Amino acid sequence: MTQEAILTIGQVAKRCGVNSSALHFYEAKGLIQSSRNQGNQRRYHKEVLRRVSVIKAAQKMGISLQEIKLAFATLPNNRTPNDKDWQQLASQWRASLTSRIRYLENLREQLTGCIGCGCLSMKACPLYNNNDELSAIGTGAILLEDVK
Amino acid sequence: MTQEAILTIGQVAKRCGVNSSALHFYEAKGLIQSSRNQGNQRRYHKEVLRRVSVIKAAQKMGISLQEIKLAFATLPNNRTPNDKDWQQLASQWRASLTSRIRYLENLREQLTGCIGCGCLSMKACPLYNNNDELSAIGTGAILLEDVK
DNA sequence: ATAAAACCTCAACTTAACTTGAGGTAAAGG
DNA sequence: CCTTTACCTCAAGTTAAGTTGAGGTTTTAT
Repeated sequence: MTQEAILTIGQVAKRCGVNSSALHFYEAKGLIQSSRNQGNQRRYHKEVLRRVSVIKAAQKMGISLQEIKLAFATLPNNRTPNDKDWQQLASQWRASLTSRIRYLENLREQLTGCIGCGCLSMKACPLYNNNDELSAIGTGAILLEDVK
Repeated sequence: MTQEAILTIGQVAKRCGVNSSALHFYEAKGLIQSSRNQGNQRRYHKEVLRRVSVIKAAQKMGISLQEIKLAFATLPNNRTPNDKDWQQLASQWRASLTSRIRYLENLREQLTGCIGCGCLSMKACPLYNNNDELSAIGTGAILLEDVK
């Protein structure tokens, strides 16, 4: 009885503030699902509204669609996810958000102490040689020697 | 006398931890400069090492090449930038970093209070309806009504 | 019964930030 | 001198996250 898929793509798009093309795209990527009516048009269960909204919220946090897809994969597929299911996603993302924030705070601190003081030394500036704790953004080791 | 351009592209690449192709790219984008030797090979002044390092540091902060280019444009072009010049860049970026951090902290807070509590309401969740204060990441207004 | 609005598919285009490759020249080492 | 290794240019490919457009069908409204 929770199985009625009633929304058209236009309705979902409007209510979520995205284009229909984005919904096609999300579906192609396996992030959302739809069924079809007689005339081959997509029909969505209202659950998709929450999914799309969560996608948008996650993107604001800097989470990629790939990661969102992985997170969605942890949701139950035999039933519509409930509040508790979504809470679990949320707590994962809160943690990732926290480490992202910590990473940036770190950078800022170094920027303050390092470029800020004018050192910007090619030799030992932690901003350059820093081994990232957030691998997703990291670029790897660098070798800088003192110049001239 | 500060005008000797002595480094080869390979040397710069190795010392900065980037590929030669990236240096070509930065040059094409107008972020760095080079002169040429007899045989048309690039030769770099050592100042480029600082520039490339600053590019990398800025990128870690989430600053785009376009923005970096704009920032570099504020550096003096009649002389090699000095510590004070770089400090000014640093303080701009520190500010932008701070607002980026604040934005994420805000999101986290809402995530904690909102998805975290399991509400995730299509109706009033600030995470969805939020007007971003950081336009660069924003996606605009959304209209969500209560479903069902 | 139409005309207009909404959909459909599939391919190609967009931006960012580079990388890869092809075809050819220059510099360095033995 | 000759062979690597390093460079050069220019075009095309890569990933992310979609958008745009062409050509054609369905729905909806009049």
